[in-house]
Order: sequence, then C-alpha cells, then structure tokens
Amino acid sequence: MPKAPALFEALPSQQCADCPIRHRAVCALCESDDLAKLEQMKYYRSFEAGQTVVWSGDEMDFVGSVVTGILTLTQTMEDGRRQMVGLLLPSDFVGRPGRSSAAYDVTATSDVVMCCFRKRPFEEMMLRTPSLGNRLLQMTLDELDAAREWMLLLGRKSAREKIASLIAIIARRDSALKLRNTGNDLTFDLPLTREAMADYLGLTLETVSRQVSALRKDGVIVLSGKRQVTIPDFDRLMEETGDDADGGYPG
Amino acid sequence: MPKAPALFEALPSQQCADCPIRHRAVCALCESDDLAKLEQMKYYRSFEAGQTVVWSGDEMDFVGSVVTGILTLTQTMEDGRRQMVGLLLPSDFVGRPGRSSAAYDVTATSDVVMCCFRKRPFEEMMLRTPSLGNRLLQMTLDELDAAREWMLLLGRKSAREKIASLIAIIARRDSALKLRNTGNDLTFDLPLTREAMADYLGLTLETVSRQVSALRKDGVIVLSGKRQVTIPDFDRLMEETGDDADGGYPG
DNA sequence: GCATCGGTTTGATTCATGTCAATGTGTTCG
DNA sequence: CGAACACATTGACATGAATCAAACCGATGC
Repeated sequence: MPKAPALFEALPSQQCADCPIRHRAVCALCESDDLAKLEQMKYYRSFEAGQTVVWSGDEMDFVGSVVTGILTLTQTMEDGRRQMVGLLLPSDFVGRPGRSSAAYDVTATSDVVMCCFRKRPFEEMMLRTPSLGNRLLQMTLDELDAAREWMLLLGRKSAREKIASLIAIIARRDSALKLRNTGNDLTFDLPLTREAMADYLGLTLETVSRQVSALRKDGVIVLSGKRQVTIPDFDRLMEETGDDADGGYPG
Repeated sequence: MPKAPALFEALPSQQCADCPIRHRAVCALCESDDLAKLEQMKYYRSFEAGQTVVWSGDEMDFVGSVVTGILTLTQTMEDGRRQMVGLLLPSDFVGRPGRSSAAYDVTATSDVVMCCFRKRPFEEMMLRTPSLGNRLLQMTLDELDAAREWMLLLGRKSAREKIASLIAIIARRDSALKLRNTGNDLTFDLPLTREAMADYLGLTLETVSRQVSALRKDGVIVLSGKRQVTIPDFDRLMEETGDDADGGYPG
C-alpha cells in the first residue's frame, strides 16, 4: 500500500530564505551552494480564489510551489465532465520540468501565493544540482503513490467510503501542515466546496452532500457551519474509509 | 491533458548490451561511463503467468525493468475489492529507489522476464550518475501523467467508454512495442483476462464482458477468439473513448 | 428590509452497473 | 474420450448513484 503524500516530517528543518513556509523541492536548493543564485531567481505570484493559474495546453514557463492556499489540477472532457487529478497544498510542487505546456487546468480554489522559478533557469539548475533532481524524484514518487491510492478510491470505493476517505486525507495533511496541532482536537475547515469534493471523488455534488449528511447523522463527523469539521473519533472515521486501520504505511 | 505513457519514439536508439529490448531507465546508464559496472550488476529473473513477484508490504531488494511479458500492480482492500494501479509493459521500470518494501502486489499476468539490479548498488549508482536520476524522474512524471488519465477514466467514464479507452491504450502501446508494425492492420491480442480488465477499469468482469460484446456487435471492434482484437477504424474507436480526437498530446 | 447569488440540502425518479445464477467454450490431463 | 478446470458469456433482478427539480441558507449589496 502506498503511503500518504509526503508530509512535513520528511522535511529538513531549514526554512527557505524569506519564504513563509518550508518548500520541499526548494530545500534541496537551500542546501546547495547555489543559494544566492536561487534567491535571484525566486519570485512570488498571487491568485484569488477561483482564478485559473493556467489552462490545460497553455504555455507554462515556470515551476514553483504553493506557499499558502490550495491549487487543484483538473481534467475536463469535451462534454464537461470533470475529474480532479491533483490537490496541491502548501509546500507542494507545481509544474513539470521538461515540458513547455500545462497538461491540466490549474486552479486556485482559495487565495493562493506561489513561489515561482522560471522554468529554463530552474532546469539548468537541476543539471548543476543533482540533489534537486533527486528531491524532485522523491516528491514525484510520493505523488504517484498518492495518485494510486486515489485510483483505488475512484475505482472501488462506495460514495460513503469516498467521503470518509477524503475527510481523513484532508485531516491528516491539514494537521501535518499546522505543525503544532494543539492537542488532538482534530477540527479543521474543509478547503473545498461540495462541487470540488465531487470532482475529487468522481461523484455528483448531490451525492457528496447526501453522504456528508449521512456521516454527520451517524456521528462520524460533526459539522459547525457548512465547512468546519470536527472528528470525534478518528479510528471510527478510518473504519468508514474501507482502508486498513494503519493507513497502509510501508517501511 | 497528459500524454500517453512514454512510447518508444522517446528512446535513444542504443540497445542495452545483451538485453533483448531497450531499457528506458537503463539507457541512461548505457550512456554513462559506468557501463562496465552496470554489466556486473545486471541479472535476469523469470516469472510464470500468474506468479506474484512481490506482495504488498514485503521486502523488495531490487529494481528493474520488464524485458518481456506484462506485470501488474494491484491494491486490495480487506474485503477483497481489487484495483489495478499499474500496468507494466516491456521497457517499464519496476520498483522504487529509496523504499525497502513493495507498496503494491506485483503480479506477472503473462510469462515475464525482468532485468534487475540490486537496489542498494543501483541507488549508489544513481548518486554517481545524475543522468540516471533525471531519466527516472522523466519516466516517473510520465507514469504520473498516465495515472492521472487513468483517474479520469475511473472517475468519470461510462463502462463502454472505459472499455474503448483500454483497448485504445493497449493498441497504442502494443503497436509502439512491435516497432515495425506491418501496415496499419491494428490486430493484436488483449494481454489481459476479463477479470484483469475489470480490475484495471474499476468494473466487474460481467460488465466488461457485456461491453466488449456490445462494442463487437456495433462493429467498433472485431474479435477472433476471446483475445484477438482487430480495430477496423481507429477514429471510430477513439470516438467511443470520450477523449479528444488527438489523444490530448501536449507540446 | 429585500433581492440576489453562490453554495448547499433534500426529495422523487431513473438508469447504469453490480449481484447472483446458469450456461457455454476451449484446454489440459487423467 | 471424458472430466475437470479456467475463462467467458448471458440473463434476471437489485441497488447505489445520477438526474431532474425544488427549496434552503448565509453573505453581499442596494
């Protein structure tokens, strides 16, 4: 079984210059002698909630990582059916070295700040700094594992299991992000609309709404407002996901 | 849109020493000064159809690539539901540098020959040979793109579209494998049982069987026996997949 | 205060796919 | 040859999720 997308535990402890959060990919650079060069290259971009960063097929001349907020990658079929294929939280890497155009629609689902590097110089730096490539390889492998867990969810889980799984995934990543999570309260905001959840899960938004209500009625989750979720018993939630209790963490 | 899994066009033309086929990952090594070293490290393993290469969670002390035959990666839920998450054809890479245990069940669905390297020395070689890491990164990114296309299939396509898509995927990869495909006859053997197809597509084998029959009845495909497929009109098949006509090839 | 709007919930109904069961077909092996 | 077996097909029926439709909620603006 694949592990969850790489969490902050895996990070070296340095913080990248003036970036407000740690950047996983960039940390490889921070460790290198090219730090000064890196500082020159770095720039920030902001996006408002709902804004599209790039459309699938458009030129994408930068790579970067999410500093704050959430980006999604989605594919759309001609008739409008949509499937989310990536959910990028702070520290996640965006873009593909070696490709000039975006393969998916990249959208900000909340206000987002990105830390960017123009692609060409970044690629050159990859050649000079092998540790950066290795870091990217590890991150990409983690993402591939996450994608495969996602495939199991899409192909074989019931609507109820899908919802429980998504909440568990967000709870895990969210509590990993707020590094010092006060106690085990496990209360957080769902950073996605019902429609975005549906796009993630391969469901309709009506089904998402119904199953969220059902989990609430059964006491698996507690809702305060539409978005704030409290998980009174994480083990109970895990039972509802259909996954192994341990989340299938490999060695 | 992501492109299909990397095809042979992308390969350098050298052939790897005494391997009967070109190895994508290994070609990076073939280009390096470490060729002699590589030759010492390389060894072959054979598996019979149906044999399991490693079970999820088991120790996996090697990496390698498929020389002939087909491997699948599958995840299994406690109650037995199964989802294929990887389909590895000749030249595809198996294993994960930096991880000691397998994350999925790896199974030979046909007789298979693999070209293997013990993981530890391979990892050391990666450190000495940056081009190997970069090659692996590109391959992993391709696989991630394939996984994301697969997610769209699992989440949003109808059973009929799923079948058409799978046939198109195999046809494309298969004709790429038989490098000199005589004409455009587009006849090939489905290398998967109905059950394996169902595991790939997130369906039951009964639904697979029904939809294959339906596509045959509608003249989209022609069957000779259970496995041999002829595609009289590839564009017609593509229409049935629900994808863009061009297969969504990015720049 | 009221209208508007995006996001959400809920209900009634339909439909695609799953489930259960029987049968068919080709191959292997006594 | 026939039995046994794996694989595949087909049918009848059940059901979970989609669809279509209406109403609700909370924020924002006039």
